[in-house]
Amino acid sequence: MDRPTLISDKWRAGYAAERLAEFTARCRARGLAITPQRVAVMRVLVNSGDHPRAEAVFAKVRREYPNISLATVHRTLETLCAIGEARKVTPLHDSARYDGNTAPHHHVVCVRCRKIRDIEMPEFSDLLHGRQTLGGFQLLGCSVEVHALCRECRSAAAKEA
Amino acid sequence: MDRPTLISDKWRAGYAAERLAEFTARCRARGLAITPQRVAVMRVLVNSGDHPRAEAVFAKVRREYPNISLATVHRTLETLCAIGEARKVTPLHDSARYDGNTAPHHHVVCVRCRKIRDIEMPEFSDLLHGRQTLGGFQLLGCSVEVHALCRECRSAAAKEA
DNA sequence: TAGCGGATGATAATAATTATCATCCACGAT
DNA sequence: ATCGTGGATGATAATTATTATCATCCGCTA
Repeated sequence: MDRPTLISDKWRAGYAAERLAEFTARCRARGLAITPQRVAVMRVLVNSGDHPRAEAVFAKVRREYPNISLATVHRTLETLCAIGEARKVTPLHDSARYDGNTAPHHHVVCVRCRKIRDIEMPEFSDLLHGRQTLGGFQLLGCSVEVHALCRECRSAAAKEA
Repeated sequence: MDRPTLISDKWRAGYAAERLAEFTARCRARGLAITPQRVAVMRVLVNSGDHPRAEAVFAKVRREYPNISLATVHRTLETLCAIGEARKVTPLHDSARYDGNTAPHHHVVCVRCRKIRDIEMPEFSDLLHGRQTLGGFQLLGCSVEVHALCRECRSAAAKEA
């Protein structure tokens, strides 16, 4: 049914071990200091089967480094995203965005400037209508959000690099 | 190219007019008072081509009702969502969620409890790999977020109703 | 038209995140 | 191995988004 669509924990565990082994090397290559706090945050994140918020990472890292600051966890997570070692699941966490269009449709979101556009993409619906569930989730009333880069941000990002 | 995937503004305009005409009737049917503020928020939202945050709706409504409170706008938008006259584009706006898995994959999100699961769904990638852009958005590095209801929340929601 | 109950406006409270800044420590040079 | 420096951290304040509180107001039914 929907087993095969779930990414197995077994696979994640192996993946985590591999990622951690390379982490210090990657930091060094990017000129980032290897601090115990940074490594701890990375380890906790990469070992998480769920998709934790800063607070949750903080709680776990704290068990090993009782003096770590929540601000450091926030900073570190953002750093990890910036260097490509992690990513935010959603770029739209800052403030709620509302849509008056209740007809079924989907969205593309620019991960940089957070612009949103409605899209007509029957392919998604076709794809999903074929299934009742997805990883145990009931697909009734689902909507798809595609994360991408808008035209402006694409050129802007190119200039930065 | 990607024109056909965009929902046209022309269509939206017609849709907005239709929605507004039925709004008061729907409020009445649900036992909600028809206040000028409520109608104004609904009108601004449904006329918005973009996907505004509360602050943006507030700014527009304020031009007509200078005394309206930002809290009222927040409340009204949530009410509209609750009765199905609008929806939040993302259910994950409250706090940022991080993912240590940088391998390309997608997510299902429970719109009720905000649980997130990684999903392996090559169909999405196949669908998107065929296109370079989507509504002017560059699809490199995109990720898909499917909004749905998890098993627990589905039964919980069923009880409520 | 009266009056009840929901809706609103003003404001305080809460939650998440970011900014500030003094201290600290990882790391390359010595 | 030691030193000096710049980035990293911890403590804290500030900001931003949102929700709660509560007295007043007004849409709606009788």
